[in-house]
Amino acid sequence: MALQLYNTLTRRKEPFEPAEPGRVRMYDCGPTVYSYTHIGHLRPALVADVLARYLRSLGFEVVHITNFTDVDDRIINRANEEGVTAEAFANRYIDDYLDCMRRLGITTVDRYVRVTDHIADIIAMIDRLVTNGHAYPLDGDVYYDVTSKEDYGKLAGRSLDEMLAGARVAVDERKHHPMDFALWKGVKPGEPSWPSPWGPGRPGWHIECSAMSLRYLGDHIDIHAGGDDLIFPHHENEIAQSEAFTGDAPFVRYWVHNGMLQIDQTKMSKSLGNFIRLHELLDRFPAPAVRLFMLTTQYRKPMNYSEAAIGEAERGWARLRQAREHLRQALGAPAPQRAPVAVEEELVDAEGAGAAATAVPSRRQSADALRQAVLAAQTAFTAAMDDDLNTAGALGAVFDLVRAVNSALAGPREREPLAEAERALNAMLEVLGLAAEPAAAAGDDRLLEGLMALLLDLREEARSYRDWAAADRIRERLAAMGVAVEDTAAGPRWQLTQEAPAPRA
RNA sequence: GGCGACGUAGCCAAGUGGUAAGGCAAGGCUCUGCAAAAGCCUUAUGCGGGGGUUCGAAUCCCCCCGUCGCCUCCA
Repeated sequence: MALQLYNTLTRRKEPFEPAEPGRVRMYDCGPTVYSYTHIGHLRPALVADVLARYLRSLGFEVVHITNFTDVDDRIINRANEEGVTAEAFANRYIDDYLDCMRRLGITTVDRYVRVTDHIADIIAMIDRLVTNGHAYPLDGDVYYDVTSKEDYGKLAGRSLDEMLAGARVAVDERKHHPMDFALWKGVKPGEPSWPSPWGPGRPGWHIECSAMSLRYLGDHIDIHAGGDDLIFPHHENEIAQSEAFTGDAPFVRYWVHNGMLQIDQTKMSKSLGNFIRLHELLDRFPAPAVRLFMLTTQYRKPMNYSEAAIGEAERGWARLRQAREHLRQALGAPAPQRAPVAVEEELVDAEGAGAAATAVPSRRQSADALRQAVLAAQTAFTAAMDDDLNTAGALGAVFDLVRAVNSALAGPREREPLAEAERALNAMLEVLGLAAEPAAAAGDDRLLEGLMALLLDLREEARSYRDWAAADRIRERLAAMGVAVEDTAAGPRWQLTQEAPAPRA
């Protein structure tokens, strides 16, 4: 079975097939940059990132565009309050956003585009909509005429009449239809503006995403993603104006919307003071743990943020990275081959002898079990991801594989199955964006490696004299410095307990 | 009020007709000088509540309860 995506437009899961075979064009709505990046911004960015990663792993070429809406009433008002330009104001939050994305390993975006760099595209688009009879100028503004096409409301699943019935805001009487929305807003005092055929002004909300996606991705895009709070009016309006512009539906083949993030069961909002800045979160938790947390819920479901939940994710991440690191060490070092194979084989055959818990599987059994687990995990992982990007289910497969790897690592080892398991595990983690090099893979730090080898040698010597006080002191001091030492049957091993510092570029 | 989504163990969360994945937490055991890590076992006759369809329902239908989102510009 191939990838299926839930399409908001049809309200069904549909087999995914891009318009052009092998090539996927996707656009996701980034933030309006009027404040610091918060964890609510992360979900759509992460969903798009994982989707792009998965598509690439399936062999698709993916062109992925994300936008910044950097001109908007909130931006203008706040910039004016601070006495800075809207541009400088927006830049501050764009930088914050990009830095968060970098830390989180959101790497699939080919190009971030901003509205103020595309005013000419926007004006050209509005101009044609006016010419086509889909929009009309009005006192320096330009409005889109929602009655100019029959299918307005198809994404939201509501007719114009139904929308009017639910209207909770006073209607601007000048407009042809109450639902008509602004494509262009005439300038008001204190606002940035650009010249246009309708006088100086700025783009309305909605038109920018259409203009920029048409510019970079053409008349038809395969996937358009965003939060489900954008379904109406933002995406509805994008469809209307884009299809009115090109005269060639569908503008978007698959509309992908993620559920909202809540904080402790309530809506995240400034007034409630439960706004969590992504930067602060990333200072307190490892970025992969944050990613893992977000991926434990299927993207369309609403999800709840809580300290407890992200703490659990942090421990889950520790399990993943340790398995990965132990696997790496096992494959990097010569496999311990102490016990003769024959002895191990005998242990298995001794069916009635001893408790089951102490029975050691043969090397052959262990290898077969691991191979089987790898295949099962790959199958389950793909099935889950194919089913509308079910990352929660996919993580179940990952953890199943981790358990199998840990078991294999504890018993007699055979190199090739372990290497297969490592490849499979890394491939899955790569799709989920959790494959960043573990901190302990500090192979490039020769001095650290050398010092640790020395310390562990000394400690082993102390242990051989049964000088536990000395051995424990070394271990405790290292622990305090962020180096965990563990004694295993194959000798001591160590790793850093904190994430590696960002590599110096 | 209208439209939509969601409600599965102590917590998080998969599972859309065939008898409840996975993670975290907790308890027991194994390994260990101790510890850590890991492995094994235990923890939902039960899937918000109530009806119904069916040989069989967390999954389908109806009603109810609860939570959340959206309901033009002004945001």
